[in-house]
Amino acid sequence: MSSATEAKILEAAKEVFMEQGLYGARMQDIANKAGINKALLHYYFRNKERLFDEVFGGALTKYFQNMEVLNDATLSVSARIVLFSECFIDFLAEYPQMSLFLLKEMSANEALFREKVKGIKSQGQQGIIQMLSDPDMNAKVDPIVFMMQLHSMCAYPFLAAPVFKVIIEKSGHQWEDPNHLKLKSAVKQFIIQQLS
Amino acid sequence: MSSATEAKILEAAKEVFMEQGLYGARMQDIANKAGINKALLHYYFRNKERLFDEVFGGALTKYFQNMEVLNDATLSVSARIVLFSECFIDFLAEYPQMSLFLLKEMSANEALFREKVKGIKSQGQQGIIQMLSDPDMNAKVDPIVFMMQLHSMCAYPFLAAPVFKVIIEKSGHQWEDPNHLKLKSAVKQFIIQQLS
DNA sequence: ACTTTTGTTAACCATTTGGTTAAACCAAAA
DNA sequence: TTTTGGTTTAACCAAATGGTTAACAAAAGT
Repeated sequence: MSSATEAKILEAAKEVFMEQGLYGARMQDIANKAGINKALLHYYFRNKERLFDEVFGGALTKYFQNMEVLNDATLSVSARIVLFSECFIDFLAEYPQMSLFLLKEMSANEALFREKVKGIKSQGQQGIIQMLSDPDMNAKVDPIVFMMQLHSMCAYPFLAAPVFKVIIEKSGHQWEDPNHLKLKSAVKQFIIQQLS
Repeated sequence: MSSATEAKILEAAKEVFMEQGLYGARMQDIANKAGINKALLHYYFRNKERLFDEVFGGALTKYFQNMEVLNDATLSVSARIVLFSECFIDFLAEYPQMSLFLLKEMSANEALFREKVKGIKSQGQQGIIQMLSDPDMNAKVDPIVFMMQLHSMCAYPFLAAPVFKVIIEKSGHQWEDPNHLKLKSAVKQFIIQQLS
């Protein structure tokens, strides 16, 4: 079923959409990057919006799949949260523009966003707050503040990458593009520090 | 000098650019919203990019001006950083949509963004990294990681407010809308914790 | 062997879009 | 009253862009 061409298109589309957004992306650019004719795009994916959905629809599914690790009852609470942060970072690294795109949509139409969230049975995110609110945990941190800080530390570096790139370069240091490992260990350290 | 028409154009342009971004915005839409002919846009502002600059040129400058408090040599390093975080949060609280918009535009067109940043002589931001890189500080944290985490904790809660709202409400807690104070104290605690 | 289906392309088409031109409008100066 | 200078518009234009068509090639059935 899934031809090599289709895969090439999806990969190219992902790159171009990420770089340029839905409006900025040009079908011709996607075709060029995939090394095929523009008409072939429309052969595989009827139009631009469908292609966009195909690319980012898969991303959304992945997004919520990553949250599932929070439900692994065989691990300790902090271990679960560390695992979640790592999955979250991995996802964001693959789709850096995704969260920015989602945030824009949410801000523009909060009601619609709430509607869509209802259709997804994800117990992951609120799980952090609930787990830390459990009296047995005897957590010293404010669960809500902690959850917000955790999300922030994972997500914002990808959103603000252009800003950070400039700031870091201006300070004479080198911007390490795939510094996910560094970020992961820093977040992990933060989690341990806050929850112990 | 500043005619009523020009003001109408700037107001309309601001709205349309905010909603649609640089690429998504259409000159015709801006003209319609301003209640004028499209050609008049080009009479007042030669082209799309100039109009865009006129509207948002100041925003970026403001964004980086917040960093100036870091240069107050009469305070300790950590005190300066705390002060910066408070200024930054105040700024973001005042223009939440603006920062989301700016980040989106920066990601969509990084080259253009870098071009604009060149025109801003800001010595603040790299200050954090440089101050913490100073051997005398003997800082235990990685300066770059710390700086990124600090920015993240300040900015992301405003960008992701709709998400957090849903998550928090779903967990049965109450979303406190103007929780800048809570955020400020949490960030301050983080700074002290990391730098001591 | 030949017929059908699937994959691929070049050439086109219709519309949109940023931008231009030349003429009209209009208030104030001469 | 006429001139003048800034302001505004309708009509255009060239380029770009999303999408279509018809022809063709390559497998896949039969």
